[in-house]
Amino acid sequence: MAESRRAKDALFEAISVMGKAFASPVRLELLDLLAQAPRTVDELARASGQTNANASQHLQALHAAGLVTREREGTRVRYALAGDEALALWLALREASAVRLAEVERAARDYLGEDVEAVGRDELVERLARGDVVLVDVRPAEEFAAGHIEGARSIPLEELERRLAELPPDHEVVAYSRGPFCAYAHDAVRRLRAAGRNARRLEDGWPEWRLSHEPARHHRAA
Amino acid sequence: MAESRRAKDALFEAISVMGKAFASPVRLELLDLLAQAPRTVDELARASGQTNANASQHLQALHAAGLVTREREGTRVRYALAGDEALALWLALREASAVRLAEVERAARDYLGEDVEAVGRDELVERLARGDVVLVDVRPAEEFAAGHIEGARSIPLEELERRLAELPPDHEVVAYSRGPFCAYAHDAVRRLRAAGRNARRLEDGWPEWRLSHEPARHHRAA
DNA sequence: CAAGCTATCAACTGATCTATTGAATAACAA
DNA sequence: TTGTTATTCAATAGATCAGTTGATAGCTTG
Repeated sequence: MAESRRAKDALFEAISVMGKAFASPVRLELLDLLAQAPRTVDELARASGQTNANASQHLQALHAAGLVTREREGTRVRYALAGDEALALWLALREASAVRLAEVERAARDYLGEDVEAVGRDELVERLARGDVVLVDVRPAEEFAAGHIEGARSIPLEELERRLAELPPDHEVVAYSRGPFCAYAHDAVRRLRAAGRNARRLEDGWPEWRLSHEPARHHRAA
Repeated sequence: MAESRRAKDALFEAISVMGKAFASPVRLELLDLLAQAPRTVDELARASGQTNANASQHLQALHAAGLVTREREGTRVRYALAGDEALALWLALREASAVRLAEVERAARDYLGEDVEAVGRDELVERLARGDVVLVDVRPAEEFAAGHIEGARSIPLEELERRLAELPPDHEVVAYSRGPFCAYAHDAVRRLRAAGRNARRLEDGWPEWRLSHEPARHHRAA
């Protein structure tokens, strides 16, 4: 009986190793970045505003927790999410926290600014089939290269105004980015509307799309 | 830009409040117990081998993280999982850790003892429809009362040998319990086989079954 | 209201976690 | 080889967390 208690404790102890990985906001941001595309330590540190040493340490913690894989590429090291379980877990945590914690909702609104109208996945699929809309991926080009929704064209946010002419004026534009909490898509829609276009954002982003088995193309990062 | 960084930090900070809840083995065990049925602080403390004060503190942490609800019942307080998101999250963490962390797999084998043959959900549904098997819920009676697979009969593990006569000898017996890491079902199958019965365990338990929308009945705990 | 039980609070100790700093290592190129 | 860059290591100080203990508050019952 005491034996059984010890074995059970060991089991929960082992599971908590992965649980601890989700206890730091810095690690969550790293996971969120990796959900888009594999990246090197340096890129991750820059994108998350951390020192290289600190990012490296957190990445090692994520690695020990089995959530990321590590691959040497010459002088640099590229980290990537470890399988769909890791992605699913991060998305589930984000979703649950948005539903159950008012503070998350508030912080999200604060970060995203005024809400813009969204399109559901099903509606998008249907209208894409009809050739009714233009789908635009407004993430950085490398993330598009690492994987994107089939039929989307890549126009990174900072090139949006410059490349407006590429978008047929008689079609509605649907913009998507990293996920429901990514400011890029919101921003893109606001700017498209300011330019007189009819635009909405996809309700969530590339990782959610990929995970729900929608048709998608996979490339290696450039 | 600095403004945006601050807002983004606040967002990840808020999400990490929920993430921190998964960082302690004690809290994970409490979540696992609550996945079966709502319980009072005292029951949870006893079942997890913690002092009341410590269990109470961890439950408050889970409450602050939005993972459990709290309800006063006279002199006691009953905690319950907060919605399916909390359950889904715990199951996803357990699943991911079992897949990605060798140590979890090892600890699980150690706790469960020799592996016993399992039946998948689909096969069980099919054979239940044919009336081909007897489905037995070997969890404590209160957990059965709080919810169980439709068509199952409740025979708590410690009454198993005493009530063997209730099981038709010409049918295969399928036992299920709290989940894939619960020793009850394993133990039950081993004991049934020792008694000369043809028995297997369901590959996972009641919470997984309920979450995957299989037919189920819901009662309040006794 | 007094007794008895359940749950929570408050304070404290030891342990663990985080971010920073500066040094060390690994791969590569000249 | 030497220099260069990316990553990791080691040491540290401050912050946060975990579990214990003893006291307190809330509800129910006599």
